[in-house]
Amino acid sequence: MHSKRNFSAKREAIYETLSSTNIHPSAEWVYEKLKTELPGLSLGTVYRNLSVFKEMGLAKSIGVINGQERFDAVMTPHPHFICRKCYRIMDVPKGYNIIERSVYGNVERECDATIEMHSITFYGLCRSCSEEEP
Amino acid sequence: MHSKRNFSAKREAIYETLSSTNIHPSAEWVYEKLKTELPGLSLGTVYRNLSVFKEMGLAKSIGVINGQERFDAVMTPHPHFICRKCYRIMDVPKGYNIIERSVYGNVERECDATIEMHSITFYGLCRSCSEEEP
DNA sequence: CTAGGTGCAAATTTTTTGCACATGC
DNA sequence: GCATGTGCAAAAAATTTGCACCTAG
Repeated sequence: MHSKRNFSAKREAIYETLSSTNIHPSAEWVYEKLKTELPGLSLGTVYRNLSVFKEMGLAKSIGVINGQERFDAVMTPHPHFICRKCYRIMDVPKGYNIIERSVYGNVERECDATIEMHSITFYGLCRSCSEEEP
Repeated sequence: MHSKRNFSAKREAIYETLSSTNIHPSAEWVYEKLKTELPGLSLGTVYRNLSVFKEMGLAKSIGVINGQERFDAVMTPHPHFICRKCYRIMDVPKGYNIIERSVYGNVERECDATIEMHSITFYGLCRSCSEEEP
């Protein structure tokens, strides 16, 4: 009785791949992951479906990291940590996403704009990268 | 007696253009802005110099917005507001950049990483875009 | 003379798109 | 049969790079 999607087999597989990992993949990664299982898949289809998911509100972009757009199917707002060396992206618990109540209104006044959302990103070195730092 | 840079004329002009605007320009914008005044300038030189500034710590990237990397010569950490429609980028006063003291440590533990910095971005509609919304 | 900076164009990289064909209802 | 989805390859768009030249010291 819940949202049964009516996806094509490929669309379903792409969504499944995206939502079953926490690495916040690029289109390329999703394609590589799937092409063994779906030999007929094309990279253009992955790009097209990722766009579809964004429009449907099933996925969002984390931004272009090291030249590739990275995606997330977890729609609950939460911060990310990005390693500046290996570009790994990790989730930060949503409890750290809080911007004080008063801030939206103040920023709206400062910028003469309507604020709809915000994002917080932490940058640094992940453990394995810091172990191999000079 | 202060930091007198030793930039070439073109590098100086590129830095001057970047640091004299608050629109957080792309390489293309800087190039268009300068090419009247410096007819010999090439876009590759703008790209190269923007990279140089990043390495020197004189500029930083705000990210790839609508397909183009956007730059900022204001190095004091501060949030940005980005209009989802026209991609205008505005500064938010640095007072709003504060993440509570305890958070860095907690996120480091959560992510098993070293946090070096963070960024906060607000998204929404700027005044002129919201006036023309459907 | 040397090192660094630049123009130019080609190359690279990522993403988008046009079109013909396939598939499900 | 129609609307939607897809493969394929070409196109588009942004950025990087190789190379020859040029200019300041």
